Formats: sequence, structure tokens, C-alpha cells
Amino acid sequence: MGRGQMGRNRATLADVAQRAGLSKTAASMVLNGREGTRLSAEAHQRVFAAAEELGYRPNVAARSLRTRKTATIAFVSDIVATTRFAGGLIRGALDAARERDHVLLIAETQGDAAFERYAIEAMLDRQVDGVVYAAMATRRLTVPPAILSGPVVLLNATSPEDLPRVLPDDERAGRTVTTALLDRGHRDRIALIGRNRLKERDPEVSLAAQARLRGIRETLSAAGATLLAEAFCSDWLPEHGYAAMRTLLTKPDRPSAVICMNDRLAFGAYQALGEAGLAVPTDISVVSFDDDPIAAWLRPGLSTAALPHEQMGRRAVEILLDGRATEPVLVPMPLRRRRSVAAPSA
Amino acid sequence: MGRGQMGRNRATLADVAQRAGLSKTAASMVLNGREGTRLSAEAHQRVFAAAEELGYRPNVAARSLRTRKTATIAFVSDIVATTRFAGGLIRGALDAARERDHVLLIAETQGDAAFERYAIEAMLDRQVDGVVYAAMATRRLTVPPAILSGPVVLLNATSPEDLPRVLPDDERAGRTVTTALLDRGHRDRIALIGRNRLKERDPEVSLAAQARLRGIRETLSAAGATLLAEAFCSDWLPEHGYAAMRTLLTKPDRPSAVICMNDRLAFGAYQALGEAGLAVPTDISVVSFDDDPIAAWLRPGLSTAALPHEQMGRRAVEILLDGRATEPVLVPMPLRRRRSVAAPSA
DNA sequence: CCCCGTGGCTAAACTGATTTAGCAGAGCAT
DNA sequence: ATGCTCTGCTAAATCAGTTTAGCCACGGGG
Repeated sequence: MGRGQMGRNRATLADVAQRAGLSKTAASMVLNGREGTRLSAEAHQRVFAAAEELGYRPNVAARSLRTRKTATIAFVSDIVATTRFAGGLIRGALDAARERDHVLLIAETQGDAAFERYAIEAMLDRQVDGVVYAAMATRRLTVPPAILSGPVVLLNATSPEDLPRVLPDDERAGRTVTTALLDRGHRDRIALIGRNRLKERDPEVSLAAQARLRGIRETLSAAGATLLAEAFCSDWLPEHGYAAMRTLLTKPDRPSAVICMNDRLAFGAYQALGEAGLAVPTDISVVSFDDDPIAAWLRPGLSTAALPHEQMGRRAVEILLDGRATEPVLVPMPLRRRRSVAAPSA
Repeated sequence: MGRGQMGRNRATLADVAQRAGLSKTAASMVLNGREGTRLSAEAHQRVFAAAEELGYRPNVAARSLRTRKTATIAFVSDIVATTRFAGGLIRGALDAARERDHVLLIAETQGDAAFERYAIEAMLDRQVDGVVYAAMATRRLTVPPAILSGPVVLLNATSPEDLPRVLPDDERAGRTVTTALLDRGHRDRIALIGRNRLKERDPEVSLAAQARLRGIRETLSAAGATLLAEAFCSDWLPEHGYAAMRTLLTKPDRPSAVICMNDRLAFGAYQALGEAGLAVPTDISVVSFDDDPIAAWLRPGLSTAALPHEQMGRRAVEILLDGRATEPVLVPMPLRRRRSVAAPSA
């Protein structure tokens, strides 16, 4: 069982036409709902009936050979696995594609130029109608020239070429998160746990951190405040957040709140606070970015500005297929309010 | 830029043939490396040279119209997003597919019958060469009849039909994990945090828990021991692991080690232990299953039997395309040894 | 009575590959 | 000279659709 050709024995347009007692031309026109054809109402009925009875479905390969449309789009990313990030992007893209009767061909470059070339060729060989070129970390990248021959949308990335792009609104998220603290009465004792300045400044690595920081500083200075302290990490991992939080706690002036540049760092910060016998949020409030699943699992739940992956994936496909958006699209990062923020204790 | 047809202006086989001064037939045969053709060495050279110069790449739609092979396989799953599980499966599948010059068309049913029908039709319309039908939780499912016409491999699932399948070796993982505790001297004070018996017994929901438990019990009884206590959860979330751990701690006889049915439960258990002032592993050892990223982030790192997602995705595609494996394939779940296991203190 | 327009439909070309059937010429034996 | 085989190659069919060009019948106007 199942070792045969997939979907052989399918009825063809010729079968439908024959059964309807009409030509292939007529059948094709009716089934494609062509305007301006002068086929009778009765002919329409017969074709629809025949197609229905035979369970006719057009062969996409044959159609696209003629029309050069495949109703297929390529989703090319640098890294799909490892990160749950990808899941959301793909899911959103998949939903939007389905709504438009398209399917998704996926490929991963793994940041390797040869793989990338190969993947792009494979996609072009299959005549995809467009490409969503996605990066897993928000960053600047260079688009392989081959795909510039057709529609492209950058997802979570920018590039020197002026292409349509979809990005999370990190700067606004910075403002949102900071405002959440200000509203509860924090002001002059807000500390930051972020990433190493070197990496943070390289747009090929990440644009997110910079944008978030801009939003944070802007909001603070509008309130007449500045950061109490900043601790930097060499990477976005909990262990670094842990170390950074410990460093912050050694200083004489303990912060009333900490903004972490992402949830994994915040998790590390929680661990350090727990060890130090400090409670969130009564001793120190914590806010963060991403809404990694872990944010909901922490005790107390971590308030964080959510990366809207599904929305982003969806928007990218919408723009690709519906072709709006000359401006870069900034997708808002909503604040998930949980229990990690309270009024300062002192 | 970029609003045109993707990859128009491509050289066709006819172009290559013309440039080589030969017929399309000759060009086709040479490029496909057909044996037994009597074309001269010189003809071969000319065709290769012409193809090279023109940057010729065959049009997959045209080819598959004739051959009914698309070098494309469908990856259909119930849920791709949310879970990082999917990422690994897809990545492994993608790698194996690339090695065989195939690409992946992905679709998600979201557990909805209508979506599923739609997705399957869309795949069959595109003449995929085979289908990997994946479930996000290891379980039994019913395969839609439409895809049984061609090659299918079940990934992380079983079904009544006797189809090739790839599953994690949960039972062996149960043995592995238990043995890790026995080796350190735990024996009569091992507790379990698992899931609600009701759900655990329904193979449509999950097969993993049962298999893991079988492995655990088997290993214990071979050592002449039984579980000290069992605590059950209504779902696989940290908060339930937290509650379960608290329950275990209220009992008079405190366990020396706890086996959690997955890492999220273990995370909850860690939280309860931390609050109770108990240290891992000096007061209580913890082992678990899955190797969720969080396992590495916990302090101390959690020893856990890893779900080999990439391996599984890879194997599924290998079986689909290379067509071996009449037996179900059980992929081993290696133990990631971290610091959560020590000798019992008492 | 002839011409023209229009309604209703179809034959055939076309997309770009693979594959089948077979042709032309050379070399050899009869 | 004739027939046969073998070498080296090609014309044409085929896959399943879309699209172009145009046929035929009928009705009305001049």
C-alpha cells in the first residue's frame, strides 16, 4: 500500500470536458470563471456538474507551465529550528497563505552561502510566485540577487535594497515597557540588563537591542530620569542574566526595578533574585521583552512586551501577495501584563 | 524592481540544444546522464558547455508534468507553531530532503478536519512525491485516506494502518532515566511527577507518558524497588509540576529523587523546591524527559532524556525517499547529563 | 439577396520538459 | 549489389492545462 504514484488516476480537464459534452476550452473557461466568455448558462451547469462528479482538481504543474504562476511561495530563513521564534513566523505565514490559496515551500540557509544559493535555486526552479526572506534575529542582511527578479518581502530584517519589510516595533516596545514601570511609580532606581555594547551595535547581528534601548532612554528622559545602572551580557542566555543581576545587587544603591532586554535574561535575573532572598515584585519589579513561553511559567509571571511572531509572518505574506505597503511595516509588541511589576517598596 | 515574474528569461532546454547544435532529445539525454544512449563524447561536451554558458536550469513544472515526480515532499503536521518541538522536526526533515535534492512543502492542519482536507488537496494538486505526516505529541491518529495513494511516513505518531513510522524510544528513555538514579544509589525513595491517568491512557492524546512509565517501572522492579509516591498533573505545565511537588513534600516520607515526566513539570518542581528551601541535587535529585531548552537554563542544569527531534525529522524523510524500514523506527533519546542528580543525602 | 454582427462554441498552438519510435549512413558479410 | 547491424542522432508525441484565433449559425438591416 502507498508505494505507488501519489494521486494518480485523477480526472483531467479533458475528462471533464468530455463528460460535459464540451471542449477543453469551454471547460477551462467556465472553471476559471472567465468574464466575457459567451458560454451559455446551460454549458456552465454541465461543466460544474461534470467537475463535481469526477472530483476534478486541476494539475498545478500543468497550469503553471502555461501561466507561470504556482500559487506557491518560498519561505527562506537563516535558521528555522532551535528557536521557537520560527514557529510563530511560519504559522502566521501559513495562515495568510492558506487564506489566499497558496502553499509554502520552506528552506533554511543556516547562514551558509552555499546552502543559500542552493535553496534559492531550488525555489526558482519551482517557479515560486514570491519569496519571504526571514531572519531569526532582527537584523540587517544582504539579499541574494537571484531572488530580486521577483517579489520579495523581508521578514524581521532590513537590507540596503529598498524592499518591503516587516519588523517588530521594538522602539515602541521600549517605551511601553518603561512606561509600565513609570506608571507604577518607579523612576530613579530603574536598572537595565542588556547585551554587550559591541554586538548590540552591529546591525548585522541585531537591530532589536538598539531600538529597544532607544525607546527606553527616550521615555525615561521624557520623565526626567536616567538609568540607575546598566549591566551587560555577552549573550542572551539566562546564565548571563543571572550574573548581571548579581552584579547589580553588589552595588550600594539597589534598583527598585529592572528592565531585561529579553525573557531569557529575565529568567536568569529571577534566579539571582531568588538566591539573594529577594522577592519579585515586592522587592524588585522586573519587565522584559519577547514573551517567550518561559515568561508565563515563571513565578510570578513575567510582564513582557510580546514579539508578535504570528502577526509578522502573516503580514509578510499579505504584503507579498496583496502587494501593498511601500513603507516598512512595524508590528506592535503588546505588553503582556503579569505579576512581576508592583510599586517600589522603599 | 521585483514586481515581475520570478525567474523569467530562463534558458530552456531548447536553447541549450540549439546552442549545442543538437536536438532537444540529445540535450535532455545528456543532461540526465542517461545510460545506453549512443551520443558521442563530443556531443556530451557541447551540451554540458551550452548548459553551463546559459546557466540552464530545468523547469520543474514542465519536467514533473511529464514524469509525475516533483522532487517535493509534503510535511503535514497538526500544529507547527507554539512548540519548539516542530522546529527540530522540520529542520531534520529539511536537511535530509536537501541531501536528496528535494524540497519541503509545509502545511498545518491545526487539528481541524476541514483544514486538513484542504491542506492535503493542496499538496496532491502539486503532485508531491510523498507525505510526512507529523504529530506534535506522540500519539495515535487516523490518516486521511487521500494521502494513502502515495508514500507516507508517520512522524511521532502511529495509526491503525500499518504505515512506516518514526517514534522516539520513550520506553528506553524511561529505563535510562531510572538507571541514572539507581546508579547514584537512589532506590526506595524515588517519586514520580506525571500526568493525570485519564489523559495518559488515551493513545489519541499521548503515547509517550505510558511508554516512559513502562520503562521506569520495569527498571525499578528489576532492581526490586517500587515508586515511593506518584503525583499527577492535569497538564504538562510548570504550574502543575509545582503543585505536584508541593504535594509530594507534604508527605511524611520525603523522596530522595523525583522523576518528572517532562522538563516543564521539572521546572515547576524546581520552583517548589526552591520555595521550600531544598536544594537540587543535594537534598533531592531530579531527572526528566525532553531536553527542552529550559533544562539547560535551570540552576543546576537538569539531567534529562532528550527528544531527538532533528534525528526524527531526518529519519522520516530518509525512509520516505530511500524506502527502507518496514519496522517502526525507534529513535533513541540520549540522556543529557547535567547537575541535577547526586547521591541521596540521608 | 447579401452583408454584418453577435452569440456560442472549438481547433490548435503553446508552455518546457521526457520519451518513444525511427531515420540516415557506415561497415561488414554474403 | 544486397541485406544486416550498429552508431549517432532527431521528429514527434506526450503530460494537462491556458489562450489565441476563428468557425458556424442565426437574425436584422440595407
